[in-house]
Amino acid sequence: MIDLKLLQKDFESIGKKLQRKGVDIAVLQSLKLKNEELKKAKADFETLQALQNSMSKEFGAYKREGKDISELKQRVDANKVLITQALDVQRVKQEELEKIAMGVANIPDDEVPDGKDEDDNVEIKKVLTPKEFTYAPKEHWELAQDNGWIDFEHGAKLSGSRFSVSYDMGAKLERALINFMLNFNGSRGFTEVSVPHMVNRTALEGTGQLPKFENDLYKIEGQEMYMIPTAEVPLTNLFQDEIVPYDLLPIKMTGYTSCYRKEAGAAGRDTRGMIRQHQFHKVELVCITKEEKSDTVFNEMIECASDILTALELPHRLVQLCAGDLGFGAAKTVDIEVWLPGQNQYREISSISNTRDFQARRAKIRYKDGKKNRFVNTLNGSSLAVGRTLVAIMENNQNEDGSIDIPEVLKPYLNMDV
RNA sequence: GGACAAGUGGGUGAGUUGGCUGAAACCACAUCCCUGCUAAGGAUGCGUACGGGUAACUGUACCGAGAGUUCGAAUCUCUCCUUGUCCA
Repeated sequence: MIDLKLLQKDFESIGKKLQRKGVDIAVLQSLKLKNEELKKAKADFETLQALQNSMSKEFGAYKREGKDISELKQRVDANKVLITQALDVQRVKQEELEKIAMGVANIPDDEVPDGKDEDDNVEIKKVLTPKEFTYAPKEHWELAQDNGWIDFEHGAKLSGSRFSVSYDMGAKLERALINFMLNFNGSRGFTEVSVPHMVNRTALEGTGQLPKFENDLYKIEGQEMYMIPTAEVPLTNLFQDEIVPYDLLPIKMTGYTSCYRKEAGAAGRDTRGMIRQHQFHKVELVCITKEEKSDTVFNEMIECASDILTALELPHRLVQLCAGDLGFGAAKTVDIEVWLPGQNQYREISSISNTRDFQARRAKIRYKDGKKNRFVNTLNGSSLAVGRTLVAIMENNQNEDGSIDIPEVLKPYLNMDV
């Protein structure tokens, strides 16, 4: 959530920054106004309540001394009516404010380039050179089906479009990749955590998926429970409403979960293959840190994800997202895009974001800095999306006869000779 | 699924004939003092959020969550959640 004090103080500059992300300045103005109204309403209520409290104290004293309380009771009753009204006003203002505030995106960092959409993103660097093919490389769905690894028809039969079934080496590779990634992350100091795949509403509000993106989530019928769209949600909310011990920071976690997304806004995109599925495996990184350390941690995460791709010998590039392409909660994001020769383009395989204190503010995650409690910075990123990694392996490691070479680093995980 | 019990500050844990308890005590922690020898003694401070004030300080709210009774609730009532024990 946006810092309302900051908004109050630096309205001009915050407004400018958020406009880069496409936030309407009128929304911010109404937010500021509501905030002022709420403060006034609170002050009114508290004054009345203070009076009530002191009269109640008197009441006790009167009774002890055996004095007559009828006159006092009249005053108290009269005041009570006013309090009820004031409380109602305050409650309404509070709700109105929250409704607006929860829908305002995070402020982008100054270093984030201007831009409207993904076309304005800036390439930072390329890692590894794509290999030249002497024939037209196939797309992954063809390779997957030819090798009997992945079956889209039976995925559709069981669950509909955007689902698939993996067999044999396809299934084993998924498992190998998950293990490899978790171990790799572990070697970089990330603690492995296994979390629930269903979470409550509060958790999703904490990380910013709700209330704005309800349509993207699978909800459990009749319950305030949702399937997680990413492990970021449970991993980050582990610390919701807690004051994290100073010595524990930075907390670096990695976890594997399936992710469940409706992909509501992506109708017609990537309808073939396993680039965009309703359910997919992902190994995630989440870090909780002090603000001063958050850029360092951010770079460690990027490096970690990139190094996994390098270890798998997959060409990729790092891309800095422009302001307009940033996610709702992100102050800064670097995407990692892997080369897909079948598609002849780089495609996102990881997205690493620093949300600064945006999520921490919503989820109330703090640490004690001397006497003061301060909000932590939270960061998240994939390392990596497993399905897309498998796609990249298939497309990059394909041979002319349609066979696919297994990356050396995965062989131990598949009981293969190295 | 049924029965009973419990849910308090960083931790342990008082407080349940409603007011003097935002909360004893102990531990942990911080600062200071004493002393000097492997371990110990003393003092003070020490929950969170929001608001007012340059500040000292001060107002409001919070004792699992929500609602109710009352002038006033951690303490009474109801609902829910969680945990523990026992039964099926």
